[in-house]
Amino acid sequence: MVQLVKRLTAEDWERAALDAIASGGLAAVAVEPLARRLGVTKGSFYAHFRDRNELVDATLRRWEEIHVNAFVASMQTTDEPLKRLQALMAMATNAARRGTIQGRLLLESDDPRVRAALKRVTELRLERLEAIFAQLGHSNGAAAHRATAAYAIYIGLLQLAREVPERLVDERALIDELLRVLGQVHA
Amino acid sequence: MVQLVKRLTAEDWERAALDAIASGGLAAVAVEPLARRLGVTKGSFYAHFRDRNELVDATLRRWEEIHVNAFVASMQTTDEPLKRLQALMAMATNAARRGTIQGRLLLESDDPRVRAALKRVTELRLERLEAIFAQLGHSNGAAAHRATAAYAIYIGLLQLAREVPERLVDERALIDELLRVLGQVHA
DNA sequence: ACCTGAACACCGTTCAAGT
DNA sequence: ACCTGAACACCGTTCAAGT
Repeated sequence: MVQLVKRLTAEDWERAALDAIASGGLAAVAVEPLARRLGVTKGSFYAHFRDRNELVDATLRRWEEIHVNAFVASMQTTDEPLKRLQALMAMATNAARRGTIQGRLLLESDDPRVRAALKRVTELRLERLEAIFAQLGHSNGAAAHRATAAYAIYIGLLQLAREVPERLVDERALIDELLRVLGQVHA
Repeated sequence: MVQLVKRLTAEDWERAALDAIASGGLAAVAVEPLARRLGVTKGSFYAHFRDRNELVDATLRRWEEIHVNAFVASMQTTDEPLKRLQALMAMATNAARRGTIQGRLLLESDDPRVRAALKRVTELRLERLEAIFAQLGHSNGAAAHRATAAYAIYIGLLQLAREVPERLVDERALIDELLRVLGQVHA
């Protein structure tokens, strides 16, 4: 017989929470509204999670998995270091425009749970960037500096694309120039 | 006669709200907790403001005034362009560490009211930065790019100082190198 | 195991009534 | 003008009871 009364799983709640973050940030991960959206009463939520905090944790872990995988994949499309940097920078402004979960989470990073998830993602990216700059001929110390600089630019562009989008119309030229400057073997 | 029953003004509420933002972000601007802190009942709040939103607006306007003034003052301590850049970058990491209101607001910039206040502050800073790069001998277009780049780095460092503070132990060397690179007359 | 429905605490907002 | 105290709506959490 077909089961007309659909029963939910923890994963259903996490998926709904991810949607909520994308459109309304962490604050939108609210038990009662999610319950309404899922067609159940809020009481049933506590059959899956101890409290709202546990849902937030589980949802962030889910995002982290998805996100790290996507990043690694996009890096593997080319071996040329400069093209890899270009792809990374392009991701920044696109992410801001599309209003992705990552963009949201950056803005929620005063939350220790969010910061922990972002930190792991950031460290992975910094390692990759360092490798790229080493490939470009930089010494160890210089590669670390350039990697940090490049990632700071990435984060900053994400922010500026929201704040002053007009400034970034010339974005491609801006990024090209930055990469030329950062890519130079210097001392 | 001494007035033992202190009556509050709108400004008292705004000051308390600024303190709340510094320690707990926008979410901490909550009528009932503020009322408790001020020693009145929450009902009296509505004698000063129409609603919580109006308090947030007034508080952000107050911050903007204070903040723009501080920035302009710090820029006027020296005429040397490179030293001005250095001062700006040092502000970024210090701001993150001290947990200033600005650091908080950057993280709340998905709120349209916050974005409007930040946008005005950002535009003023970008203008100043452009002037500095022009002074360093860059053409108009290049100066605009470098200004945007420098400000992106500023914002990015603010974020990274929270996320991966260990990476910024070598901060002075990092900033110096960045400024050397960005300051170069190039093409 | 998952769900409902009622309960209570907390904060935003309103309002009648006090000074 | 500013304040109190009670009321109501909304969301987090608990719990007894249902399937």
